[in-house]
Amino acid sequence: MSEVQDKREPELMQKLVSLSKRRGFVYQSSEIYGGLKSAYDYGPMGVELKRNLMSEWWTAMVHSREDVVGIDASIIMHPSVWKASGHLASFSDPLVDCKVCGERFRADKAPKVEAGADAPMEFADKGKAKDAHEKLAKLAPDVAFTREGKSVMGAKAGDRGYVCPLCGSPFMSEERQFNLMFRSSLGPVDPMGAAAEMIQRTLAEQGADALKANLRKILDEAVQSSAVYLRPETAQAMFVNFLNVQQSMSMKVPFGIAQMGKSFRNEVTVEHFIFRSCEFEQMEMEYFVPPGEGPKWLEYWRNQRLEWWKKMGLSAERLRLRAHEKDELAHYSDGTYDVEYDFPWGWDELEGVASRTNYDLNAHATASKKKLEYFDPEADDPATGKKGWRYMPHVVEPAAGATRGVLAVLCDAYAEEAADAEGKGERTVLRLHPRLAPIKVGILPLVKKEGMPEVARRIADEFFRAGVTAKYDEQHAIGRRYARHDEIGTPYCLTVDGDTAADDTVTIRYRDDRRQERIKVAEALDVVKKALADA
RNA sequence: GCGGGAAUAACUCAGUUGGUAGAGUGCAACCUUCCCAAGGUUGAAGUCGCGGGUUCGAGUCCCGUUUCCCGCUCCA
Repeated sequence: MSEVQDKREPELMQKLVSLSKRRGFVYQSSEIYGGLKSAYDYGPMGVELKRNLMSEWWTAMVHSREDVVGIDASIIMHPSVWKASGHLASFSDPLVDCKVCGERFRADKAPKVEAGADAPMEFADKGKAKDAHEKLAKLAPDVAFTREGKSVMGAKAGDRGYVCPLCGSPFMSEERQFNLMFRSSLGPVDPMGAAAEMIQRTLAEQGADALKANLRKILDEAVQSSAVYLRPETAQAMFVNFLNVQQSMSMKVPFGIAQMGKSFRNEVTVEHFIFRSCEFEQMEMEYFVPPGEGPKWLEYWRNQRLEWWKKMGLSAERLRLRAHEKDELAHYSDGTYDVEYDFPWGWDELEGVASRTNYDLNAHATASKKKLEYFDPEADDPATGKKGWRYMPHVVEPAAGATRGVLAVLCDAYAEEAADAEGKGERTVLRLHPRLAPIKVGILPLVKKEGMPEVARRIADEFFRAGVTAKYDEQHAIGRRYARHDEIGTPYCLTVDGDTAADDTVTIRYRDDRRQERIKVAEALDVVKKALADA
């Protein structure tokens, strides 16, 4: 069986979840209270893995380049940021689902029809009309519907005063407020107190009917005055800090601002373990370029990012770039590529590399009335042909999911090896990139006597002092200890044996092929450091 | 949001027509062991997801609920 087929096993996710818990990578949040939906905690191994991945990103995107600098912005930002970016509007409009054709739409944008008026329905073809007719018979058994070609007649508009924009049906779900952003309130005063007060006052001054009619509005107003939102993406902090960063660091376009951190979205559906959760971690970079250079940099960054994921050890054949179709593009983008990974459930997004034009800077410039522009004294202004060009940069954004990255890395690293002809060597191994591995070195006395533990502990101390994650381990037989380290992805094990006392050497054992070499104790730290650097 | 399945020890699971809670692995201690989950002895560990109900008695039957998985739908 090939490895590819191994990983296609439907149980892979279950095995990963089980291993994650058993070996301290990921636990369900608040497990002793029955768990919290879609919230996960990173255990001692998981936190190392995630930090290593994010640290590799930071190194590649910030430290190793002079055109990108980092920031670490507040998760809570001024509510106007989300108003300007469009998140507040699109995240809070009341949505309804048509019960006939399944279309989901904004109630305020739907065609208005007076209550009681005829509501003829029209479908794409006769077959769809027939399906709809059958569905309608169940939805409203006491109405006599008639079908004519692609149309179904007989329905009357209801009290809502609108019909489905797609098929014209008046049958739809309740209006639902989709709050995709997490709302909270800033300040120690409970906004519910203000709400209660306003309700009491309206009741006293205007009576019960007025209160009933305006209840929702009153509540909204009371909450809105102190409302703040947890960021649904880290990107906006980089747009609103564009001038701060550009001026304080004297950055010249093209340049980028990078940020890693948590974001929050009330996803409609959460799924696939840590893949899509309401609280997640992003690694985003906004790269500011002159107008017209978006396509060039989009191509540059999508290739850079694909290569980076490969460097992190993900199999090349499980990675691909996919261009967004025109109708798939977000409102702010004129071109987007997804870096996709072939997860156990199929291809899915790891990172989006989007050309965001000047949409965001423009939106914030308009809303804040600040000039979010860049002046290039060297370039010629294309409009006048004169030296000196002031413009609003365009942006190319590689936005990666750190949490998704961890899952991809785990999926790709997981392998089960069958026993050999002698029935030995069966194991589960995480073939993590050595720099991502939570523990770099296992330090093991072959047996727990003859001074071996003492020597091994001295070697371990040396690694601790050097800041290389190491684990001293004397429990159980040597084979089990190797197996345990294989399961958490430890790339190297140093074993003190009977020869160590005589010639100051230990064996170094490699995780992937179980190969062993003898090396000098004095050189062990350097050997491991070099292996990590070269990996 | 809809439909289906599941939840018993840290993990994987068994538990018969309702009658005192089980195994393997792992974990801990000791012995043995000079290299790939070796062997032996001993031990700890479970309000059977949670809450109700039926019953003399519920892991088992019924209702509710939470969480996870699969499919659909939806979102970015």
